This record gives sequence, structure tokens and C-alpha cells, in this order.
Amino acid sequence: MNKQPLRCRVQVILPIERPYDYLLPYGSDGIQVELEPGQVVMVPVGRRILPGVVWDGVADENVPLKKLKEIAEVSEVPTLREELRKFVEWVANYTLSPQGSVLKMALSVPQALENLVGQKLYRLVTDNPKEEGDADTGKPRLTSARQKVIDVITDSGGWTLADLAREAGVSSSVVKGLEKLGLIESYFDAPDFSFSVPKPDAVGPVLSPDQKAASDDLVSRVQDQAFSTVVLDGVTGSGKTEVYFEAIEAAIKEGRQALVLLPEIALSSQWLDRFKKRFGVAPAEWHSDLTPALRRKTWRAVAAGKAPVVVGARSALMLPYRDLGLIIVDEEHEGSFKQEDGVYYHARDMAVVRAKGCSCPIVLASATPALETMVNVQNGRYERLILPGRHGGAGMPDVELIDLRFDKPERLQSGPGWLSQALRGAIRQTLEAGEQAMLFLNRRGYAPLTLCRTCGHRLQCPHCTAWLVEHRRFRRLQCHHCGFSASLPENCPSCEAEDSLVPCGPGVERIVEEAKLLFPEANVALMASDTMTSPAATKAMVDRIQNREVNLLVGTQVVAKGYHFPFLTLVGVVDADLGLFGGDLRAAERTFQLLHQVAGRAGRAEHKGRVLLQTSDPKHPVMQTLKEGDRDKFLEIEAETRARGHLPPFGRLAAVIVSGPDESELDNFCASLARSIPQIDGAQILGPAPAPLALLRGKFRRRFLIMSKRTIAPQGIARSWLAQLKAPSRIKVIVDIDPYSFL
DNA sequence: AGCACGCCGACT
DNA sequence: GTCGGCGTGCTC
Repeated sequence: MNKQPLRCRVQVILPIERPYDYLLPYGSDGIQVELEPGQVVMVPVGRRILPGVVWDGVADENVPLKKLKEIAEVSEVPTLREELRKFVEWVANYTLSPQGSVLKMALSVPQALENLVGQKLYRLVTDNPKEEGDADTGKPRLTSARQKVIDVITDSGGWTLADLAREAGVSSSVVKGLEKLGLIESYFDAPDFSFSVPKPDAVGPVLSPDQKAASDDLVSRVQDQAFSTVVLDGVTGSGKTEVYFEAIEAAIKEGRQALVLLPEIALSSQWLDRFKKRFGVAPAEWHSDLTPALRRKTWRAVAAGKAPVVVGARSALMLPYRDLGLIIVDEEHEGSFKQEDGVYYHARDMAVVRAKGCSCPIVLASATPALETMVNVQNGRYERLILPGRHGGAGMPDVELIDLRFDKPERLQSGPGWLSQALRGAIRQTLEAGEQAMLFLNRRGYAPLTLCRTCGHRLQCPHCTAWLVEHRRFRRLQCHHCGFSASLPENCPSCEAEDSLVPCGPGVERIVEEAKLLFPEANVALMASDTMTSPAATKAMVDRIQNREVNLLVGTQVVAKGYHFPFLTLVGVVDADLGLFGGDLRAAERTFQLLHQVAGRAGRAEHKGRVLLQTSDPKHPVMQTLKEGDRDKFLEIEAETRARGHLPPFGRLAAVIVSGPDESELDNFCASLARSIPQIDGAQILGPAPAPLALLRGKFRRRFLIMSKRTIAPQGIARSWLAQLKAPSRIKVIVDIDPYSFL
């Protein structure tokens, strides 16, 4: 009998659509070892060895035997469950991404797969006996290579020699040298991967009747171990977190795992503190800046079912849970759940799919649910639990509109002003009453545009279709899209005129300047993403505000997220109209959500808050409904507008972004794409249009838009249309299903 | 994603 | 005459 060697399919973590075939490995007895789907393996690909997963289905006997390579190693990590394999396939199909790219997110960390018995890891020596300052006692010189290692290793440790050297960009001998000097030390990784089990019996908070009703509902869903989607709808301060903590406790008691997805910025120490207070221990965290060792530890603990609760950013959705019993998506309306590099997926929507696969409930929590979420409530796909009122007494703040067409901000000696009389008066009152005020403007830097008074030249980014933003604190110009930075020129780069460049429009730095001028006695502070460079810096700032060392705070949208400032009673929005421009289909919705959230910062304790919105369009539905405090009316108006335009969630969208370094080649290819646009009933394809940033990071961009009825999936349309033409190799075609930002 | 193979400018 | 730039294409 002519016995053929046995083969199996392996999906490797390359941007490849389907699994490749491999020979099963030979054991020491010369007999091939059987493997089951889900086993993690290392396989040769080209001249490299890469991680992959034994996939479902049978190998293709038509692949010639001599092409096949043998599986190099079988990893000891737990088998990836069928649930996760199906999820990977589903996400790849939905997003039109290669299956291997999606799988890569699930394996996420090649280091997790290494067998790490006796792994040697490095950390900083914390109690360094050597004092700073004694100059010539042979203190080791911190060469730049050594400094890089110190910078990378920080205080958390947990680096392997190779990881550390690679990350710092130095050779491993530098690391070993530092060890010899006693600045860093090595130790062996603990063989135990479990996280502490939260203490479900720790006494929870006393819940209000409304909270109790909601939490009872969630708890019984968790106990039923069945899929359902529940929107937890309640204003800031209504106690959503306490409610879903009860559901987490229920999942732990069921012996299953719970996942909490938070928008990146909300993963604050404040959230973790609340969790620790409630459960006595910290949850497992998952986000982009874990050390490799902690990543490995967490990944393995999750897979082994030894991490009962995981809290993380969107990528935590792809982890290999052993038995997921509950998913929470907090601030579900946040746009940052949509990933827009590599695989374009919306973590909230994919989380619903994963919950279905895990037969567990998913909770979408928000004070301002997304329109698509509310439409799903109305059509019965999602259920809703409402938490009425503000927990702890204070009512919602009064919202007033300031019509900038009539209350024009006066000029200051130094230039134009941005604060109206009404807003100035309110700030003065607040400060005199010994309370805190905040000015909100969602624009970093000093001025969003700099132009030449003589020739009209505008300072633009050389790589993007965007103005350069002046950051006066650094005396530099920055591009907020690609990070380009240049020093502020003295003369106009176009006409050479001296002293002719003028800043146009306000950024937060400019508001700080105005605030200091108008209220010289106030303690003004700035809070923006670029002033909060580290968790420590952020905490210091939050402490200063909570200790009332600051009484006039100026901030961008970072101030809207998750901080509690009990003495803040006035919020002034410098430019409420700002987010409404730009042709983004969600512009009105996002503006409403952001301003609603900012408004919620005012008056948390015993004082009622006051919110002033400066607007040039006070009749706009966003402004009117904010003033009336009528969120549902806003959603109603917005739903009508979208329905009329057949826009999401009443129709479907896919953006096709075509980009390349050569503009005429790009236009040629777009023209042939346009010529081959198919005729489809219930769908249309628009374009090509210059993408909103027609030039981004030195690449030209064009965009097509596929719009279809709800009942028709744009994926199929995109697939068949784009399959007709092969893009020249320098041109990249990206399909973004359910696009969010229109950049 | 890497990594090799392949075709055009500055070096011994 | 070669060394090497990175454009292009494949990986079972």
C-alpha cells in the first residue's frame, strides 16, 4: 500500500486569505503526530518560522507534495477554541480583510507562544544605593545607548533580553553591561499565570431601586448563559458602572469570564480604582503599552481561564477566552472603538457577534447611545434598561445658548478675543463664588491656521492636505495628521515679508492666554492630550483640580472623559459649532454626544451646574435639543435626516480608499475603476472623489463610496467590483466597511 | 509582513 | 567591470 504523508491546514499570521497546507510533524517514533484544529504551531514560511493555527477543514490534495513543508513545532499554549476560529473567519469576511491578519490580532503576541520555562527577564533596580551628585566616585556613565535601555525598561520590568535590546535599538551587550553595573537586574519569570479571583463577596455599594432593578435583569441574563444585547442607558452619574459590576460578579460566580471594553482614554486609573474598591483586586488589563512579559502572562491567563475579568481597549476583544460569560462595552457610542489601521473593524459591533458565539449577554452602556444602537432598540434587536436621574441628587445643569452673532467677543489689546460678554460675566461670578469654571474647546495648540498678511500664503503641511497648527508652548508648527513639525518661521516662506505671519482662529493655548488676561487673579490650567504626557502627569493635574489649586480650567475633549471634578459649576463651550462642519455623516451626532458629555461635567456635587454654549447657529437642532436637555428628540431628528438620505443605519456604506504616491497613475486607475462600476438594484457607487485629506503622509488619496439598502451587503458588491481590476503594485486599495471618520 | 530576486547608478 | 539601491512578487 502506497501511504501518503498526512497533511493539515494551517492559518499563518500573514496577510493571507486562507490557510496553507503542511505536513503533520513526525514524532520520535517516525510516525506522524495527529493534531486537532485550534492547536497553535510554528511553521516554516519562506525562510522564516511563524506562528499559525491548525485550521478546520481538510488539506487540498492537489498541492504538490514537494511544495509541502513540515510543521516545525507544536506550542503548548491552550488550543484556540472553535468559537474563536469561527469569529476570526467571520470578522475577516465582514471586513474583507485577510484571515491571517485577523488571526494575528488574536495571537497578538508571538512571545505569548514561546515556552517560557525559566525565562530570564530584566527589570530596573529600584533601590539604587548610589546617590546622584557624587561626581568622581566612578559612577557609571550613562551613554546614550544605555539611556535608551533605561527609558524603555521604565519601572515595570518584565523584558526578555532580546525584546529589550530590540525595543531600545541597541545590542544585547549594552543590556548585559547595564546588568553588570547594577542598574538593571535579571530574574526568572514566575511560572504561575493566574490573576487573583475578584472577591464576589466583598460588600457592594447600596444600589438605588432603579439600579437594583437593572442589575437584577443583567444578573439573570448572565445566569441564563444565553445571547442577548442590552443597552444600559443612563446619564452621567446615574450609576451604570455599579450596575454592570453586579453583572460581572454574577459571571464570576457562574465560573465564566467577563470582558469590559473601554475607549482608550477611559482606561483611567479612576476606573481601575473603582474596580479594586468593589472587588478587592485588580482586573487583568489589556492595552497597547503592556510590557511583553505582562502581555504574555495575560494572554496565557486568559486562554487558561485564569483571568476572570479582563478590562481593555478594543483589541481585548480578540483574546482567546476559555469561557466568556459577559461582555460590557462602556461608552459604546465612542468613535475610538472603530479601528482604522490594518483590519478596519468596529469593536462594539464585533463584540455583539462574539457574544453571540459565546452564548452570553452583552451590555452596551452609554449616556448618549449611538443612533444605530437606538435604532436597534426600536426594531427589537437590542433591549434597553434605563437608569433615570442623577445618582446623588444634583440635577442636570442648565444649558444656555450664547448667540455669537449678537454677543460678539470684543477685541483684546493683543488681538481678537473669543469669549463673549455673557461668558466672561458667568466666569467672573463663578470665580467670585469660590467655585471652578471650565472652558472647553476641542482644538489643540494656539491657532489652527497661520497666514501671511502680505501675500495671503497659508502654512500647510508638506505631506498632507492640512494646515499646520501653531503650538506656542513649543514655538513650533505641527501637523495633527502625520506629526510633521517645524519651527515657526520669522518671515513668510512664500513672499519673505517680515513680521507678516498672523495666527487665525483659536486653539486652547490661545484661550488660556485670553483667560489669564481677563482674569489675572485666577489660577488657570490647560488640559489637553499633549499636556498629559504620562499617567503621572495626568494624575498630578487631576489632583490639582480636585484640590482646587486650579479654578479656571481650559481643556480639549480629554476633560470630557471620566474625571470627576466636584467643585466645577460652570462649563463654557468656546465654539459649539466646531464639530458640525466637514461633511462627516456623524458630525451632528458626535457634536451632540461630546457637548452633552462636556455639559455633564458641570455641577456634580451639591451645586447645580451651568453650561454656556457659544454658537453662531442657535437654531440648529443640536443646539436646541442640548438646551432643552432632550436627547431623544435629538435622536429623532437625526434619525429622520439619515433615513431621508438612506444613510446608516437606514442604509449601508462602504468606503473604498485608493491611494498611491503618483497622482496621475492614481487618477488613471480610478478612472478605470469608475468605468467598471456595476449596475446594481438597490445600491450605487459614487466617486472617485478626492478623499477629505487628498494628500496624507505623502500619498495621494481618492475615495469611492458604496451605498446600499439595508438588505444588501456592500461587501459582495465591493468584492466583485474590485476583483475585475488588478491595482498597479504601487496603488493600494482599502475597503472600509461601515466607515466612521471620513478621512 | 519579510525576504529574495531583479534591473539601473557610483565605486575599486 | 562589480556593489547595492529598493520596486515587485511569493510565501504551503
